[in-house]
Amino acid sequence: MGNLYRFVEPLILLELSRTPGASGYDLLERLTTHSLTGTTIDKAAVYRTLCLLESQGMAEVEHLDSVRGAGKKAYKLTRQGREHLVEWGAILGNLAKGLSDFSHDVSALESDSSLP
Amino acid sequence: MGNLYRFVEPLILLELSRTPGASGYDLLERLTTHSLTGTTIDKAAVYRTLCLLESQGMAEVEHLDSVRGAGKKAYKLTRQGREHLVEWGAILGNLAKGLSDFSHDVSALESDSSLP
DNA sequence: CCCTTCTGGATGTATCATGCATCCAATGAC
DNA sequence: GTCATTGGATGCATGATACATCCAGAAGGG
Repeated sequence: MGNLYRFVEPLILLELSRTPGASGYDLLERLTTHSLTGTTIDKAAVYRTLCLLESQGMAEVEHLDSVRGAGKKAYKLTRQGREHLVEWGAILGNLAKGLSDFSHDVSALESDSSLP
Repeated sequence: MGNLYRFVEPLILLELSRTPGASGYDLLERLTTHSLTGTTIDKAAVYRTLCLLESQGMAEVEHLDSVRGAGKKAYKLTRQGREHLVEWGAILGNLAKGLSDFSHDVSALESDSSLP
């Protein structure tokens, strides 16, 4: 049951929308607490998602000569990225409704007779 | 965005809990409308999930000599299966809450300034 | 009897998202 | 020079799914 979809893309889009100019590293820190599924989000997933978003025109990158470490990248959402986030908002809103119903249905069964 | 988790296992557990003795074919019919993600559920996913549930002791099978067609199978949840369904109920209830918050956060951004 | 269609069910293979481990580059501390 | 730290990327395996295909038995038409 630990195999749920982790919603990495929508979470990143939201975080980028809130803090434009964030790097992968920055996002990683913020998303530890943010995960929808109660688990943490993998380093690799974050970096790969950022690359993907860029290649799809959802995000733009700027190379920063950081004080420390290698070439840090600052990401910003494009208009397309913001639109995509809004789509995600709608989709996940619907999913939330469905899951909530599901959960209530299960609870109803429990309080019935059937369960231990 | 069509790549969400489809929640096949929990949906099947719930349906089996409601209609004990259902077959894969029966479930397929019911789950077309039931899907949480708005898409339909694949034949293959249903049959494979049923096999899995059986192999894990979540469901028991009885072979039926159906009037028509090949060996139909009637599935029933075991106690363990019912317990597993309850776990899913809790997990998906939490996820629903998180997704709902996410969706509201996105709506809040929209009504702000940032969006088109 | 042969052919088609329908009820069920199962399998093959590709893809996507992820987990875990590992690796690379630059930099400042020592 | 050596080493830990900041950032980032890659290799490989796995789980869940989509899509197509296949198999077996039963009815029905011809």
